[in-house]
Amino acid sequence: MTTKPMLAAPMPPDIAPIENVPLRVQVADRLRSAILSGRLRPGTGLVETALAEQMNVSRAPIREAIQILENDGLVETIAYKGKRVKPLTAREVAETYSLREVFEVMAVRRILENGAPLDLLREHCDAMTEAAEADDFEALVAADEAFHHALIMLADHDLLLASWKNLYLRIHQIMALRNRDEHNLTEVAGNHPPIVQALADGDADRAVKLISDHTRILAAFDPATIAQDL
Amino acid sequence: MTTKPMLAAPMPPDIAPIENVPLRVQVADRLRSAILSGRLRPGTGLVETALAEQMNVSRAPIREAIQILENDGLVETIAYKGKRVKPLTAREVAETYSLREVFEVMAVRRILENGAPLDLLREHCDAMTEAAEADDFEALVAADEAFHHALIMLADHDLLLASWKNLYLRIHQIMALRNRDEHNLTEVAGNHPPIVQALADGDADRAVKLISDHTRILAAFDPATIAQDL
DNA sequence: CACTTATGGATTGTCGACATTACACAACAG
DNA sequence: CTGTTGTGTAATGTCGACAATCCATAAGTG
Repeated sequence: MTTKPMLAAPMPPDIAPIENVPLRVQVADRLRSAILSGRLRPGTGLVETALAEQMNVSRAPIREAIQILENDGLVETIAYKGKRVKPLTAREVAETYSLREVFEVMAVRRILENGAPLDLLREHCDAMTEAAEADDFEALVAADEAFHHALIMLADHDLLLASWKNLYLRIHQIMALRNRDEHNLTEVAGNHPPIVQALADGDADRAVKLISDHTRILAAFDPATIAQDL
Repeated sequence: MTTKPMLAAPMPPDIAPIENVPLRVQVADRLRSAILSGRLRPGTGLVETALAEQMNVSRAPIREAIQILENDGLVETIAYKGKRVKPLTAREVAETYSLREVFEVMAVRRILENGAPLDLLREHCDAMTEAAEADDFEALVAADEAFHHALIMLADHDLLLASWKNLYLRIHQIMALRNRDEHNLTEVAGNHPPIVQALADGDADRAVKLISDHTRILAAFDPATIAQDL
């Protein structure tokens, strides 16, 4: 009866836990990284054969990788015509941020209902403050993402987390395409501690208002900077 | 020598504007329909070779179709192991409805801000009432979806619409797996007109509360009915 | 010259075959 | 009988080649 193979040795004996990553995933990761970093700008055409030769793989993994990115909403396909990095319109940018606001407000409400611990958030706040003082843009962006990621995770809602992650891909892309001068680092960093404080106080209305305002500040942008029709 | 009829008229000459639908899309549509109708229950394994032979196509379109469904969140893949219709846990069902609530609340708020016309909503309300009086479950479900779809569309937010559509796929699936006896048709139908009225009155708080309550009523379910670990 | 009609090239769509991996079961040793 | 090891099978992963489609451009016609 080997319905469930109970292993006497519960350890993974392999020294090398080499996760066997399918090629399509590797390709998708590389392409996604290129898009999110802004190296592959919106509107750039993605030709399967060229990518296949460039990465020394067959077209099949390339196709599937591109489809993954399409699912992420980063690429769009026109049948028999071509595939390209999805153009970013000003409207899409605005919608992305407004949806993010709704997600984060939902997270705040759930955190207050469930009474999640706030230590993580405080840590990320400190990291942001340090980054702002050092005028380190990359570090601040990383800490900011960590903060909001933690915020969503504390909401304990897998579907919300997945949706937020997907949405945040575009946030990443947008920020990469932006001019960093648009951001006031100290102001961005300073926005966060009050949110944590409001959460600690259990003040839902204040926390919601703070997180909303914070998101809206980030959403303020110059459409001409990134919006492209092609 | 093309046999194509030469037409002086600049009109689209083909009587049949046969949209050339890729096989992967046709396959994806068929599979999605089967899943959403409950014919393919959660946990069911999807074997590429079997499906390929069954539908008389190669494995490539099948693979890509399954990946589309994976993007829809209806299928999950375990590398080198197999693919199956994603099992529905009680938690996922609850999360699906709670996220839907957030989406619809967002739509209500935007509708009130933008002052969208409400005629469409009233029409769908009437259709639901008729369906409830005729005890026609299918018609009520259709009218209900039309109502909520219209609600989201009136919010004039493409990203919200896309997210809602994706989420509603699972709602479809859940409803198909449910016992229809769980629903009180007249009650469900009766929930909607007050929402429209609140919108017409411009009463944001009341509209939000009504839509929230309505969603939560729908979310009430017996986990054992649909939840499956395998 | 204006307008229609071929034609060529480039790109995606589909196919069948082979490679790789993981699990289950049998064979075997203690 | 218990635990380990080998082997087979079934599934996905990857590949190269061919077909279908669209677009741009050139050729032809009044």
